[in-house]
Amino acid sequence: MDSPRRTTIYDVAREAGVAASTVSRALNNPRRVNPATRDHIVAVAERLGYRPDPLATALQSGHKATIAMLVPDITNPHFFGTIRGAEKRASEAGLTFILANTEESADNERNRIERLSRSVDGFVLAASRMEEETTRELARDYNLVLVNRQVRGLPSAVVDNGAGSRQVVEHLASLGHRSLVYLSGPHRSWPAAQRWRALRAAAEAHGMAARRLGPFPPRAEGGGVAADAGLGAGATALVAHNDLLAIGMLRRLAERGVSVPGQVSVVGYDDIFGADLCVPALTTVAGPQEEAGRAAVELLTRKGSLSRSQPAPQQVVLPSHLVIRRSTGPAAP
Amino acid sequence: MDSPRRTTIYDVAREAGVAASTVSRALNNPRRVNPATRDHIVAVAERLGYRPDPLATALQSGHKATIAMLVPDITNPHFFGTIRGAEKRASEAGLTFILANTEESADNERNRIERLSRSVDGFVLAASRMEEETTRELARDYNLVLVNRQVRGLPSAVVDNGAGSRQVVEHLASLGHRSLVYLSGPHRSWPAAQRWRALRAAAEAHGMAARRLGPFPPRAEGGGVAADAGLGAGATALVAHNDLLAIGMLRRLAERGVSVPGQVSVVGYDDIFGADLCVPALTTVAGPQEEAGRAAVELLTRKGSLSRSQPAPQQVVLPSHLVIRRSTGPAAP
DNA sequence: CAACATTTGGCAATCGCTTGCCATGGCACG
DNA sequence: CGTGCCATGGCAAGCGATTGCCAAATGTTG
Repeated sequence: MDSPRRTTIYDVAREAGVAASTVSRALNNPRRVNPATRDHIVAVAERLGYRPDPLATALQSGHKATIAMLVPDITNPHFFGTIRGAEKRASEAGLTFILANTEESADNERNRIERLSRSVDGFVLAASRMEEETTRELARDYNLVLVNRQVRGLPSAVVDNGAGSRQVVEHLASLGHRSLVYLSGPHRSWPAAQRWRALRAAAEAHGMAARRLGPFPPRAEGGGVAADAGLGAGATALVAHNDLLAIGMLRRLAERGVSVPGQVSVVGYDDIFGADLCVPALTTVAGPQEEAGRAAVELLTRKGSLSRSQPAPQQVVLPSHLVIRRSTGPAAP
Repeated sequence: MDSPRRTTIYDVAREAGVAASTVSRALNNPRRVNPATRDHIVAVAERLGYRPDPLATALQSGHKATIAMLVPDITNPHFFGTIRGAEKRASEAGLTFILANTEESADNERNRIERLSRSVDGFVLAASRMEEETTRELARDYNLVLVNRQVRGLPSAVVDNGAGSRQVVEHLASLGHRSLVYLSGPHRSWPAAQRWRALRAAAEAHGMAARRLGPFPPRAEGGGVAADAGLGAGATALVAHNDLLAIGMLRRLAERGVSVPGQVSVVGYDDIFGADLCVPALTTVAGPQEEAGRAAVELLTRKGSLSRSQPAPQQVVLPSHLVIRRSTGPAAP
């Protein structure tokens, strides 16, 4: 900053009557220096209010004590939990936390990574939009951990929508629904694929018909078209790619005078803030997003320290579950 | 990161047949070097994929190209807009954006500032919880810009809830309300004070009675007590410190079978995501939060460059306005 | 008490870049 | 043709830490 001048390791050294190197050791590698001198140095450092300069440290040692998280859209409430979890864990680990918005663009993502690479120890990529191949390639040069996306060979923390999706189907089946429509998210969305896979499999197992429509923009604005499309498909149950889309659909359905859940049931994913506020309150698949954020940072830090001894990257999978609210009900006859 | 070795300014220098200093100048201070050499150097740098190391640059020049934003509670949707605005502007200005959660604690805030001070050019403090005096003190050593808080002598960007608050009163008065209760936010909250001041003044001007209750935790969980307290005070209009609190109150009122807006009207502040989803949709004071975030970063960057010539710190004030939805209606007789 | 091992602390190089100062060369001018 | 000025580029000194290597001091052992 612009303050007069911060106290450096040299100030401490002079004041303590030792060499700078000794100060450095006393602080970082305490057993390398005599307890008496160490205590003295620590005391002096304390008194002078010495704080190591992270930049200088990083420049020399390569250890930046900083990580960056890249998010496709900070605005999307879906990411809040993950961001929060990651920030928290980072802060606990004494890491500086950089947040960057990539605006849903793989190019942006890549650029940000390259731009930031010198400043951080690693990246948490939330719902990355990049191609698998590109990701893998970048992972050779940089420390990457994925959240809510899996790529073979790369560490990741994901919420498994499989369990939740199966519960969706069971729930719907038990209410007498014979068919469902999945209103899909972005074409290249990993969770979208995962969700559809699970839904279809479960539906088949329950003798239910399942169709996929879309892709739709995973925002409330996409709900209009999605609702109309879903209605057109003639299903009694509409499963939206995420809550935002579901909420948009709810609006559209209300506009069209279609009763939910009387005529049609609606399900979302993510259990975002607001999912229980809308009318009717949304039945949705919830997952421990915050936990996923934490886990990702955890993986990142762990990775750094054991890089040699641990060739197999970790893949953390966290379970999801269905939260039943008012937007689902018995199938219309 | 851990890649083999990045190309440095020396690599470029050697390859281009000039001194490192010339490369540096060619890139940062183009007019200081002959156009021909410059072009050549730039070309070589390009070819070698040279990227300056931000850490080394910062260490030497003191220019970190990084700012940090401190937020009391990342989880609170109220801040999303501000965060987004700030991040966006920072990114546009080529600044790295650090986000830190201070968990509603002034001590945390202070510590974070001190911890990060060496790594950043300045701080954006959103809804700071620190005492005026402490803040001013810190501002002597560090570059600070406040958001949604004003402290004399410090630059800030705030959403003026005055206009919105007056509109609230006018709106309620026109619906026949003769009294209102303000369910206050945290004791030391600057917006809380500001809101109450404006409400009271406007109420007086309209011959309306106004009382303040609280403080209440500015979260949905606080809504229960707040609603009960408000009801107990016997007012026909409840103005909550923010939407979260208002939503919590709505829930409690529904629980108690109190009709909104039939028996009592409810107003919030911030127009957060979800305010239009709840039942009844919330009448609330909206402000350009994203704009405030942008403005704050703007002030921060501007400040740096003109530090000498501009002694008077800027205070940006952005207007708010009332958004009328369903939670307000004619006063019960 | 000599010979050797172990601590302990200092010197100096280094990380990658910026920048003050100086040396050089070309040019215009008197 | 001599002088002075300006444009241009290089040298080298930092910025604030870490760390390999070495020297001195201390302790251990036969």
